[in-house]
Order: sequence, then structure tokens, then C-alpha cells
Amino acid sequence: MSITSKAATPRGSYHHGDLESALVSEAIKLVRAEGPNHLSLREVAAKCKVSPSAAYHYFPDKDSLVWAIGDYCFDELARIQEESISKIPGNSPKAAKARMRELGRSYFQWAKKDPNLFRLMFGGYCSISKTDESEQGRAFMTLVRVLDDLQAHGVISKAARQNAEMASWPAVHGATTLIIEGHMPEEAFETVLDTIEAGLGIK
Amino acid sequence: MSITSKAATPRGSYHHGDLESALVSEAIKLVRAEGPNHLSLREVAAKCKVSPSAAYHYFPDKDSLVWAIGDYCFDELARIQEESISKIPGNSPKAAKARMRELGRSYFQWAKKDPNLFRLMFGGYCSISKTDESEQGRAFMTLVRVLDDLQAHGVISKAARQNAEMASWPAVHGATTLIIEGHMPEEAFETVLDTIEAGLGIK
DNA sequence: CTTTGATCTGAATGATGTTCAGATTATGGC
DNA sequence: GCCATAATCTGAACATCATTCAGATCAAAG
Repeated sequence: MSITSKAATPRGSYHHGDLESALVSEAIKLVRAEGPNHLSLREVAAKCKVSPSAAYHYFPDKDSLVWAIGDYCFDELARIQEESISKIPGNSPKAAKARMRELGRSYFQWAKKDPNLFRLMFGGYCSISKTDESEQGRAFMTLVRVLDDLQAHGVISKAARQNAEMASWPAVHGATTLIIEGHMPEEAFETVLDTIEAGLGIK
Repeated sequence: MSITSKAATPRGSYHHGDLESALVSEAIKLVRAEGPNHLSLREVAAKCKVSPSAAYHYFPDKDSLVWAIGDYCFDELARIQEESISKIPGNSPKAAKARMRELGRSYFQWAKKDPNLFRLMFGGYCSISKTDESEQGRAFMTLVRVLDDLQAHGVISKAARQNAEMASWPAVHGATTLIIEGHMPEEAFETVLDTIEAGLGIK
């Protein structure tokens, strides 16, 4: 599933070495640059210096390639999220609060850096049945852990902890989307974070 | 701009009567059924019993037709929103609170009824420069009015009124998106509305 | 009735997703 | 080392797509 896993050595000519990963990697580049709806299988194959039909040995159709991109992106987002909170160590309530805020910020920054990949993830391009268990769940579990930590430090009440994911994730996701799509100014994001904290009863 | 404005009488054969509206109308049907990325100009023209090139007399390219769909959808959403709060009259704080909640519900219900149109609106398909002034602003202004009304009735404080749009809209939009895309259970929507109210200090 | 302008057709071009028969290469058994 | 077998990739083909353009058709005005 990893993109740069096997030896991506384009030896000789006929056999590529690791076409599957190369296809996903080039497809990601194209989506990033042109958007999810302008992805072309033939262009991806051309970037890999391979005939268009070669891709069909690894993906039954174009949608399947798009799902693979989605898999990679959900994995990346989860990794970014984990990395962002790992940069704020400490067992204090203040650190727990900072991690919560940083979780929202890294979500937004990821989307802002690659809006086209974000659109692919949440724009109805990739079915959820392929990604829900492993990848999407991983980012969600990070949020769960941070929220549990907030309650453990007494920053939020037991009542506020109830369904706190359903209160914070939509707000962060919605603000991200609306800002990315130009419906809201970027400055509004911090306001949204403030309101989430207010809603959870964080002082 | 309205879809069913002129006389859409397909007389004789050559001249259609109101091709522009018919094209947008059929395009909406197709997007609704197949999704924004599967829209085909030729199929739209065929549904209108017209040659593919006829469409280029009204829209310079396919994107332009998509923008027209976006215009219509933002207009529809604004209309739905206005209609929903008009069904809850009264000058009491309780009525003002009910209108606020109904505004979120109608937003979600609109998206749930036509997820593909919702994806077109907020999935990077239509540029904002074409729609921001008139249509998108109209729905936003409805929210502004409802929030002003909430403050006027003393349901929310002056401090809470500050940037209250940036607190409620993203949460409602994010919850809508995440539920539509299958990342969240539908039951979570009411929880989100509860949290918005808590964040605004509504008791 | 004719001229003018708007509206639509038909055919063409180049790019796309997808299929399939066959060519090329790697691999495992002898 | 050699050969059969399976995996991998090519080439050509098909239908569909967006887009262009010269020309046909129609409506209305002079």
C-alpha cells in the first residue's frame, strides 16, 4: 500500500519494476496539480513511460486508481495528525489543550497545502467502503485519544466528552472546506477553533 | 437566470424556444443522477433533442454550464432556507431558537436530498467569482438575519453574536458533508446542532 | 420578398476509458 | 543451462467525450 515501498527501479525497458506504486505516485501528482476531475489514466501511464493498458493489470478501472489515491491521502492525513500532536509533549492540561488545537490546525494546513487531494478525499470520488476501517479510522482515533486526554486532565467534563468528536470534527472539516473553496476568509479558522472550545466548555 | 422562465415550447423542429434553460435543466437532472464528474455535454444536448454544438451558442464551454448549475443550486438553497424559517413565525425567543435550528436542518436536508448537487456546489466545480455576490450571499444573509434576531431576543449575548456565522455555518456544513460522504452517522447531526447552541451560549 | 442576424446541424479533430490478442520478460522445474 | 509457464507490457481498436467551424435553417425587419 505504501507508495515508495518496493524498488522502483525502471530497469531495461519492458518491465517497470514497481508499476503499481509508480502509477499511484504519478496520479497523485496529477490530481494535486489539476484536480480530481481532470485526472487522466493515459497521462498517468505516459508519465510512467508505459502503455495505457498496462495500468489495467493493477487497477480494474480508473475509479480503482482514484480509490488508491484516497487510501494514500487518508493515510497521509493520519500521519500528519499524529506528527503534529507528537510535537507537543507534556502531561499538563495546558499541553492537552494545545494538542487539541494543533489537531485542528494540522487538518486545515494539510487541506490548504493540497486542496485538490482534500477534494478527492471528501468530494465523493472515493467510496468509503474501501478506506473506512484502516485509514480514516486512524485519524479519527487520534482525535479520540486527544479528547480522552482532555477529559483525563479535567479540561472538559464527562458530559462534554460525550460525542465531542461529533462536535469538533464537523466544525474543523466544515471550516476547512468553506475556506478552501473561497466561501470564508482564512482568518475565520481560529474563530471556529475558539467556538469549538467554548462549546466543549474549555476555559 | 431562472430555469423555467421563458416559454419552453419545443415548436416545429429547428428552433427550440428556450434552449439555454432547457440545457441547464437537463444538466441538473444528469448531475443529480450521475454526479458532477459524469456530466456529459453531448448527453445534455441529446436530452434536449439538439446537436451537441448547439450548446456552444449559450455556453462557451462545459465549465460554464457547470457554473450555471451552481448558480441555480445556490439560488435553490437560499430559497429553501428562507422557506424553512418562514414556516416558523412568531416573535418569541423560543421561535427565534427554533428558526436557528431549522436553518441547519434545512441545509442538511437539501444536501441529503441531492448529494450530487451539493458536491457540485462545494466540491471545487464552480468558481466562486461567478456566484458569490448574489446567490451565495443570499443564503448567508438569511443566517445573519436569524442570528441578529437571536441576539435581539436576548437568546445570545453580544459577544456570542460576534462571528456567530463563522461558528455555526462551518459546523452545519461540515456535519452535512461528513454524513453525506458516509464518514458519520446521520444521527450525529442533531448532536452537532446541540453543540452549536452550547457554543453560542444558548440555554 | 429579400436581406440580415440568430439559431442550429453535420462533420471533423484530438483526447479519453476500456478491451483484447499477442509480444516480451521473469521465474521455477529439470 | 534450458525450457515451459505465468506475469507483465504493447498495439491497435472501439465508443465516447469536448470543442471547432463551415454551412443550413429559420425569424423578423426593411
